[in-house]
Amino acid sequence: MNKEESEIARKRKAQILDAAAECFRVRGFHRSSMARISEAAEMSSGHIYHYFKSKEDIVAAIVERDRSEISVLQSAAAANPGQDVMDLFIDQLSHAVSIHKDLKRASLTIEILAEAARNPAIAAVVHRNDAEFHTALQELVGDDSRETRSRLEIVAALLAGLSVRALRNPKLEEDLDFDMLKRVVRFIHSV
Amino acid sequence: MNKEESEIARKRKAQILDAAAECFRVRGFHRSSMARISEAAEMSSGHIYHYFKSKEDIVAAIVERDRSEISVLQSAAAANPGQDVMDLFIDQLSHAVSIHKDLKRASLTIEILAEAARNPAIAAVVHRNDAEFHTALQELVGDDSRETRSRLEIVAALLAGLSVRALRNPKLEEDLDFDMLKRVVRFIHSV
Amino acid sequence: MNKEESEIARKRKAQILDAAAECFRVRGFHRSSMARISEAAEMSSGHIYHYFKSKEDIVAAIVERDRSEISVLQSAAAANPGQDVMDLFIDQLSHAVSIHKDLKRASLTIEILAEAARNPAIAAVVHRNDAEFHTALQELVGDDSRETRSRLEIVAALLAGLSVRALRNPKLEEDLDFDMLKRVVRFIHSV
Amino acid sequence: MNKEESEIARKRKAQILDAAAECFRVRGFHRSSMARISEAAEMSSGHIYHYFKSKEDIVAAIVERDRSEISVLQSAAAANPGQDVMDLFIDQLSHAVSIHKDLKRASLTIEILAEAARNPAIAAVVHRNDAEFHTALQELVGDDSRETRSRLEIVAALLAGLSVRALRNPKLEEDLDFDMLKRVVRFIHSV
DNA sequence: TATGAATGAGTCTTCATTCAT
DNA sequence: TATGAATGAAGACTCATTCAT
Repeated sequence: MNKEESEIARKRKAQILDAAAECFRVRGFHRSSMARISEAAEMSSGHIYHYFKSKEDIVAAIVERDRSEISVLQSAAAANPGQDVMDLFIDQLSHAVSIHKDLKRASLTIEILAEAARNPAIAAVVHRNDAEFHTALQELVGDDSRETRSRLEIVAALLAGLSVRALRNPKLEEDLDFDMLKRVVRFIHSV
Repeated sequence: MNKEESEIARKRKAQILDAAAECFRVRGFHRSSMARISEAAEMSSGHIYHYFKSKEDIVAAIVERDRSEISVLQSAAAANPGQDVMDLFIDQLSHAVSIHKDLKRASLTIEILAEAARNPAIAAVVHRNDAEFHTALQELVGDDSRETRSRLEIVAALLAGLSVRALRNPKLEEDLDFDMLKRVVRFIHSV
Repeated sequence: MNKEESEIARKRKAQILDAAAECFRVRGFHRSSMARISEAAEMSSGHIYHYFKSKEDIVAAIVERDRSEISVLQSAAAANPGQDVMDLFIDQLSHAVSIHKDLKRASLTIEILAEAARNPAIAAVVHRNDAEFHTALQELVGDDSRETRSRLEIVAALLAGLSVRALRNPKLEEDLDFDMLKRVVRFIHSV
Repeated sequence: MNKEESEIARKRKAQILDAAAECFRVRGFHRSSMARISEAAEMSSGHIYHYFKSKEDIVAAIVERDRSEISVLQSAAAANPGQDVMDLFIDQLSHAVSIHKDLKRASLTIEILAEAARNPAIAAVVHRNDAEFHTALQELVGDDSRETRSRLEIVAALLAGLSVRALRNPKLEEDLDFDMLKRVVRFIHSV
């Protein structure tokens, strides 16, 4: 029975987080009222408080859930043992780039970042997520030298920067030459 | 007389914008109440509405004012006629990088971007600023080929991405190798 | 269960409308703050917004509710089939007159009218109420000739005018001869 | 010099009262800000306070100025000595009726009445105006019997009621038969 | 006489959160 | 587990009024 409740609980939590994430994406945290979130989650606002103790808690949970996807790279690495991880990454670059350029994703990412910039609790989750991501990457690469860390930072900046550019320049798509970008990433790998 | 009034108005507006920008930097738009802003501006909240018709108007004015600084590059180009602008830029890269890594600046930038993602009025100002910046750059470079535009986008993404990385990774400073970054920018120039 | 909720809602709405009407009567719309209304309604101001989406909405609801009472006449007509409705009306004239002379009622009526003169939403409700009232009257009278409509208008003007006179002349009571008024109404009936 | 100032003062006061009356007509007292009135009066808001000590003072002055027009009747009586004043009045009834049906005039009248209903200072002016008007009428009629007073009250109610009807029934024009109204007034005279 | 900068109390409204059921 | 009634603090904004110039 305990388990059944847990099932429902997990389902309800996901329901809430999905609804809240969508609200936050569209309107931002501060313009997304609990009333609206509860409506989107098809659940009374009061009931949301059975699963999350505050609105901030929901934000934190969404940030927690919203880790960068590293699993694709991990399975690619498992399928191609011995091959350079960076090469595998470059093979999938097109995918990563299109994800980062996506305005919907960028909106939520930037919103989370803006919140992290003022809210220590959220900042903590963001920092932890980032640290875990980098740890996983370094394990994959099998190297933790300053050089490797710097390379990863530069590539990460480049990708994150695409989200910023997408929001700032509506014509990014036609201005950006993907092949040039690929050559740059390859250069970062070899530098 | 008309001019003197204008002087006062200009002074008061600047007073308000400075105070508001500082508030927004520290707390973000939505947590900065007009009461707090008016306190910071040393002016009654009612009086602020003589100069700005709404809080959103203040945000827009700050975004408007917060254009990227291209003048440094412009004067450098004027002082070194004939020299490649990208080389001049690379000479000043250290400055640009430290600006973008600065957490205070990054916070306001991201806050503005988050607002632009939901608020069409703010988005319009952001887009216009970006377009003007790029126009100025292209005039400086004297070239508007797809290649040049793409190069500018990639460099812009890299720099903007540093702000994101600074917010996500508190240890960015020690992880990032500035010389490597410089080599990458140089490569982008030559690619 | 749905019905019970409706019961509460209806009760609360009535509570709000009663309190608001009393406030409006005493102080007028613009001097009756939501804070005061909520106090009179023994309910938090925030809660009022669960039932009415704005202050104007409350005003509209009060106007809606404040239709002229025609039911007395209707039941009298039902009880005296075949008798001339105007005669029945004249029998009850004393009642109608004292209602219209009542300063409290007159105050709210005039307040509503003043609001209707500026506010199209309120004007619409007022016009609709009046149209419905006249339709009901005409059905009762069983006649919709120009003559009948004119007679009704003149009687209506006379009664409404008593409210105005009551507000303008504090001594109306002693100046007005009710029997003379009755003869006038009878004349209007026969003219 | 004192006299010249007085001239200017009188002119400025009229300027203010005209502007304010128009504002009040269109928007009502409470929605007409001093800023708007000063704009309409082509004068700074601060300067208005040289002539009126408060907004309420302006309202009172407008009410004061807005007495019913009895002069037409007075000059008609002077030109036709010996003739029954009520007959003269009936000759001019069409004029009086169209004035009272006029929506613009009705709006301001009702607004003033609504204000008088809450505001003792305004009520006092309204009552005084009405008393003076009736005194003048009685002098004209040369009779102050209860009967005459009652007749005057009933006619006054009828006319005032037309303003109310005009606001309530947009089709008053086509519903009301002026000749019937005239017969009624004549009856009131003879009753 | 004339301006309009400046104030700050007061307004309507929103919203996260609690709690009885 | 689930509802939604209820609260009240906080927010943006307005406005009559004052005052230095």
